Amino acid sequence: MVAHTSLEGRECPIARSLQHVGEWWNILILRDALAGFTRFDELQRNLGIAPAMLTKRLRALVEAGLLEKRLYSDRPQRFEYVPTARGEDFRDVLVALLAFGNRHFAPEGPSVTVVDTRTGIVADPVMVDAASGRPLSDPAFRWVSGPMAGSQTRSRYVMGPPEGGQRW
Amino acid sequence: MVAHTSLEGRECPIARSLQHVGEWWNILILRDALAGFTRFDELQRNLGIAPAMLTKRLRALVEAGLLEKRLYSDRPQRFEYVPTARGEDFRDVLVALLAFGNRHFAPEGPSVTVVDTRTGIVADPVMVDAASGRPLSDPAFRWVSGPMAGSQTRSRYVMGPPEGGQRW
DNA sequence: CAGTATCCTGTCCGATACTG
DNA sequence: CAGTATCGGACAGGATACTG
Repeated sequence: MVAHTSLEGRECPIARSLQHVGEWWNILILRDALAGFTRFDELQRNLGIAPAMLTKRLRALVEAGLLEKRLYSDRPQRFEYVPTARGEDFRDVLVALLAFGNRHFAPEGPSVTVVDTRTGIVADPVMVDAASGRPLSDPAFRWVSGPMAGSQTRSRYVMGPPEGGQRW
Repeated sequence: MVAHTSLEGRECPIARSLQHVGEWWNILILRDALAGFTRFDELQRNLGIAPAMLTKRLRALVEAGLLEKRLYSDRPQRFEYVPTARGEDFRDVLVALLAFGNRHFAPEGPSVTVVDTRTGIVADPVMVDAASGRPLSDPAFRWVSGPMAGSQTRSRYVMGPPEGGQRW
């Protein structure tokens, strides 16, 4: 949520994302949900989160369309919170955070890794351009802003604020 | 920082990352710093952040080793905050958030994109395994935890809490 | 089991004013 | 220009008790 803060009204897609997952509990909840923990008590125990807080965060994630509240038992009424397609799509962000944490904040070595279950080989996560396969860390890649930055002409490098001081 | 919260003491690399970049201001500051805005007033104007808050966040980012406070003028004393190698390495997370935001929270279309400056072509960011080039969204890839998850044997899928209820 | 209700503390964060 | 000092409000988040 973080709707009360100055995150609101920004155009930058990063800021837009942060409006929904800018609170760290939400990220940890999504991590668990994507790992298969979808029930209230699983999440609560696994995360060590206070129930009231969990309720609140789950509601926000459902509202944001990242989780779906689904009935899995009629009597008694029981719900589970499963990732939507949008929630699934958040996986890349999680993996990026995972790789970053492993590289820089894991003195005793990686505690969680991404593994190919067929080969058993540990993956080495990198962001690339899907079309060319080239890593986006290549300095040739830049962030470009402007109206409909999707067009291939008339784009402007983000080496200065978009509109003369305007916020992204 | 977020050091006072229950983020502390977790082993999960995602949680570890969040300890340092879990606050959304930090992420936006890194975004700007990586885009070339390294001076206090650039950041302040560009972000619309209160000066005291900016000071605090910059200090945290420097302490976390993501930014380096560097003297660029002697008289008067002036500092700039440039991304360290570790800060550079955060780029993938930013790009993941950017792509996610563009895909799901940009009703009017992408406002910022990653572009190959040589070809002018807009990149399509995906997380892949560097070795094989395969997208990590492939269901064959799973998150694995355990002591030194880097080893290729004796790993356990994270389909249950690591140590019987223990937090990640 | 899956929450709701309530209280309390810390601090995020904005606003404003001031300094070399 | 690059910050520091201070104030106040809003809420994140923990703890605990209670309900069907």
